[in-house]
Amino acid sequence: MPELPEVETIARGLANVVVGKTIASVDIRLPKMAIAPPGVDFVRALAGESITGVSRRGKYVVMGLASGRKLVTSLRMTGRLVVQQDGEAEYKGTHIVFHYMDGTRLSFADLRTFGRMRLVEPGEVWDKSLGLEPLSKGFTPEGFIGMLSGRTTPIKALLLDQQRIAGIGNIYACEALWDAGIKPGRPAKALTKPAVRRLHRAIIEVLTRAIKMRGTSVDDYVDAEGLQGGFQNVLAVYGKKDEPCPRCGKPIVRTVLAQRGTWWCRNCQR
DNA sequence: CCGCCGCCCTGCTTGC
DNA sequence: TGCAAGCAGGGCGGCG
Repeated sequence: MPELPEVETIARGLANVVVGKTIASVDIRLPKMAIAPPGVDFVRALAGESITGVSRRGKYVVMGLASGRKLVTSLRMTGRLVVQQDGEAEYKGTHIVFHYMDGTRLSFADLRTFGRMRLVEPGEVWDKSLGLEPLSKGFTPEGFIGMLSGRTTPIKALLLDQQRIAGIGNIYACEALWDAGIKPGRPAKALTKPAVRRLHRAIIEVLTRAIKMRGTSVDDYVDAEGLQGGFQNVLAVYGKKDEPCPRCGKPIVRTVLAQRGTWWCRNCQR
């Protein structure tokens, strides 16, 4: 499931390949996956557009277009955004295809069909419900302490809340909490200031390391070239039920928290 | 404002 | 061995 490091890797890969290309045509096989503003036709609006840049916000891939519009993609769990040559085999569950003038194509495939592509008008604010970027200067230890203060919600649930911090999903929430030695179910307000500082550092460290390793491929994730990431090889706890904790050797447990599988070490996360 | 819950969906796992 | 139920989960809307 693409989280911040995976989406960042996809966006960087796309930036290298599709910037400057012009869309010849768009093929939509599953209409619900393509959303346009009222009165705008997705296919007609995009034909003839060229890509001016690709970036990331939270878990969204943002493609800038020459008209000033943006194409914002949410990959959810099983979405893939891959550049292919014409003639190359399609991925199963390919629902939207952008054909470029040069014969390459960008495919949006998603087995579970939870993903969405949204066309955004120039100047339209589409991300007002998204919180801080954890790798930006705005994410400070002091701000994080303030974000947690007085909150009874489990710290892991807070990490997953995109309205507070944007981009952390289940994998990196589990890994950052392990790294900081904090129990996932601990109420946010019950963390000591040193613990909040450790968690702040762990979030930045884990996300940065995962980007360097081009993301985590535990099930469907591939980058813009269709290649797997490498962080699945260095995970400490995610998906590691009954395996020894890399820090203390005690078995990793799996519990359910905020309706999500949660892997952690009962011995060294407190 | 806050927190919780159900829904969307398909493929894999589990259990009889 | 075969089949169906159960489970997985990010974002969003509804509800209290």
